[in-house]
Amino acid sequence: MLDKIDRKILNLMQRDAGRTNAQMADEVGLSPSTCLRRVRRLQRGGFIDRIIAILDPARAGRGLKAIVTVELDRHGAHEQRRFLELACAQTAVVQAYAVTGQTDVVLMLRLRDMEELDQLCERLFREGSGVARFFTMMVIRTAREETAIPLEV
Amino acid sequence: MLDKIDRKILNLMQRDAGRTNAQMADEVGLSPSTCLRRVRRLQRGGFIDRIIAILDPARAGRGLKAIVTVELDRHGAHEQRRFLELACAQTAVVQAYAVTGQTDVVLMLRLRDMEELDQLCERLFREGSGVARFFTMMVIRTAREETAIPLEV
DNA sequence: CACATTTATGCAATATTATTGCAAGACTTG
DNA sequence: CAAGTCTTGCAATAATATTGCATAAATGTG
Repeated sequence: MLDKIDRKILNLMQRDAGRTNAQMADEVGLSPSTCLRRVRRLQRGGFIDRIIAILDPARAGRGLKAIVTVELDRHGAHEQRRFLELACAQTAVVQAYAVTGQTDVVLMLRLRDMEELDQLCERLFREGSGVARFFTMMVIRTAREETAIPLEV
Repeated sequence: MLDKIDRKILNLMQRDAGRTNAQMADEVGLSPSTCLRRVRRLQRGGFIDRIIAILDPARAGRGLKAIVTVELDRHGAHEQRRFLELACAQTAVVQAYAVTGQTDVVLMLRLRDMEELDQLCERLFREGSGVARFFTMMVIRTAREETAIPLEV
């Protein structure tokens, strides 16, 4: 379905979709019109989901990151769904996953400061929230943070 | 530094940077030229880091996600750095964090299949890699996965 | 509060960039 | 090998981004 040039285009756009079509065409060795037609095809085909801007977290006032693992009291589907909904409703929660293993849910948080973490924990983990235990890991260093999906060229 | 309209622009662009400047101008209630000047200012000022394409993971052949927590044998800075470098060199590792808590490192993986996970574990966690324990959590359901940084309007 | 200075705004003109029709070439399939 | 399908590049056209400029708003200063 995808040939080598398609994957090249996707890889370029995953890292920088800000350049002009002419530049891209040049980099993948096609004429601008052909290159653009491929990009449109990749969009219509659903390979490219959307084009977005990535902000600088620190400048946006949310330089703090935390990862939280959550174990629920009972491990039913209903209980889990209820908790995930509550979690997703929190501004600071940017990723929320139901997972296998000892833990039921993993959350990734983007926080303004520790106070916000405190308030968030109040809301998510207070008595009666169905949470048995949770472990908060503050991110000390981000060694890698890619949105790009690895594509073999 | 940022006024209400700037934040509106950033919020729009975090979700969809594919629309035309004229459309955006309309949505934030500015003329196209003024709107564009703001966008350029936000880029030059470093608030907007870059514009990228988000691919459909399943279509890109990496529909499997996993989260791995890693405890190292010794908790020195050197040991940690060495392990993070090794981890970041792996194609499937899209996020890698040094964190506080029981765990030293958290990895987010994007996998083609379980076999790739198997091979990855071989490389990262074999004898002598300095890893004491690791816990692999397969993602069952993604309730939320935002690249957007929460900005109060 | 009045004034000067800076900054942001919209319009219109201009420059760039994206898009499409078309003919030629490449590839597939029977 | 021939008919059909798809892809390509070029050139024309359409759409979009960018800039000069005059005006308006905001901000600072005495």
